Amino acid sequence: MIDPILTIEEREAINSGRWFSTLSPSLRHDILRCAYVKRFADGELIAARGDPPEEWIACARGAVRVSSTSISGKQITLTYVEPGIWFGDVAIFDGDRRTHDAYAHGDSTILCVATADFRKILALHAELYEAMLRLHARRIRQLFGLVEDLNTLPLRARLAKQLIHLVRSYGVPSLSDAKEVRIGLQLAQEELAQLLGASRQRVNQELKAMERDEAIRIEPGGLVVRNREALMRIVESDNH
Amino acid sequence: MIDPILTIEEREAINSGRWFSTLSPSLRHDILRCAYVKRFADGELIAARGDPPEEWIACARGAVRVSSTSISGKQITLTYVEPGIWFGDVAIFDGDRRTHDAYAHGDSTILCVATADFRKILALHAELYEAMLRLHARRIRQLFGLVEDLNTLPLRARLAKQLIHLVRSYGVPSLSDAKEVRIGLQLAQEELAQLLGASRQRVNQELKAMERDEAIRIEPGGLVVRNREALMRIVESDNH
DNA sequence: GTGGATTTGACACCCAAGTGACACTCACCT
DNA sequence: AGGTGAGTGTCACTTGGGTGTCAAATCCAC
Repeated sequence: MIDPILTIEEREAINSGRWFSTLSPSLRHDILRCAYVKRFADGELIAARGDPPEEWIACARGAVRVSSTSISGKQITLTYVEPGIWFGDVAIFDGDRRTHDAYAHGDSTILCVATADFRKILALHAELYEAMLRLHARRIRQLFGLVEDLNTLPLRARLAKQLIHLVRSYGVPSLSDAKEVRIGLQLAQEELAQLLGASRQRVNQELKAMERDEAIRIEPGGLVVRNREALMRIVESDNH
Repeated sequence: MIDPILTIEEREAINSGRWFSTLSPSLRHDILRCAYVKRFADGELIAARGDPPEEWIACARGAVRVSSTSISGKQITLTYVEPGIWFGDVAIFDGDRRTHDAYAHGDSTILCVATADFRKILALHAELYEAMLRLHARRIRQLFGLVEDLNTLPLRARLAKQLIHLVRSYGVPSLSDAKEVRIGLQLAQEELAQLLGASRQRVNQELKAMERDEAIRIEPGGLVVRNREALMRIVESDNH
């Protein structure tokens, strides 16, 4: 939380964000003008469920784990926020408390806009209204999909889907073989399990099965997807 | 789909909707001015997944079942839309296709606003932007909750929660006993099961158990909740 | 009414997934 | 070096929930 200035890479990540990059230059400028930087070490708490919503946040480096602990003490993770993605707006709009805890996953940098500033920008740019609605619509769509998957797909298929998603968001070309893609996000199997709402053992078993089928490779320091098509076939075949 | 005018009750349902009633009179007036009425018989298809989004819709009488069929052919229901509630906006905002099928559950009346008119109203009333964002935020929150429940709660608890929800939305005081509340929405156990993403048999088993515990009563023509607290205790106790 | 369709209640049986336990590997630390 | 602790790979065991089936109850239409 020291250096108040974004590095070149961080700035680049923000500017090339899938959503942010669709905004007009003047709007982007106004947002960045009010934004301030915070840096967190691995595992640090960024915001807690139940907090009043103080700010609108984007990930600039690292990743933010969005999770919650159910009454029974079981941790479940909703998603990992990648660089360039904004979040934390829901609580701002309905005025209620934060829905989830947010932790830094690996050393991370985030960009914040105070709620008051956010509202000011909103009043200035009708464009932002449209953009926020688009953002929400996409999120609702994703959540619909997630609910459907949870209800219909077996763990195997959901895991395959999640891996495909991780490759899209965090994939980096493998050093050893151009055909293969390494998942840049360092996830312990336990964390993967929480992301799927399943047990660590079960996830391990399915990963091993996928490794035997030569769809993926399990390496210390990350998963490598060897055959994306094979994963897609698992998703398809499992719902007949 | 004959009478283009809302009945008194239908108009009353729309005007007292939890969200709609928070809008300013002039905005409400402008919305209703562009809206047209459609009537459907039980089971008729109102809109299908994959359709381009033609209109923004409110339920005025009866109920709208929002569901989808997974590739495997399994039907799952996301929710039943009660009178006074608006839906179908997601596809309008992100310009993509409809996410779900919508069927009339019982003879139903809906109110529609064409997409073009909706956009016109939006341009006229900045207030509607705020209100839509609030609506979306609430929906996202609900979906978060649903995902969490799906991941952590056993069927018993989810069923109890759903019953509590149905009582809130459709509860009518029982004729026989003032303490008891009948669920006004006619749901076959099969439909209830689809709403929970479970099998009909399992739901029946849990309902019977709840009846033995004197939390509910199963009557031809609807469920009766005898003891709301008992249901809440089931929800609580099941996640220890 | 009678006869068929739908809904409900209750089985037995099977499979997916959670739990607990334990050994094995590293990396890291004094 | 040995010690510690996190992450991993695999068991055996239990349980929640799905599937198939069938009979009883209910609803309707003729």
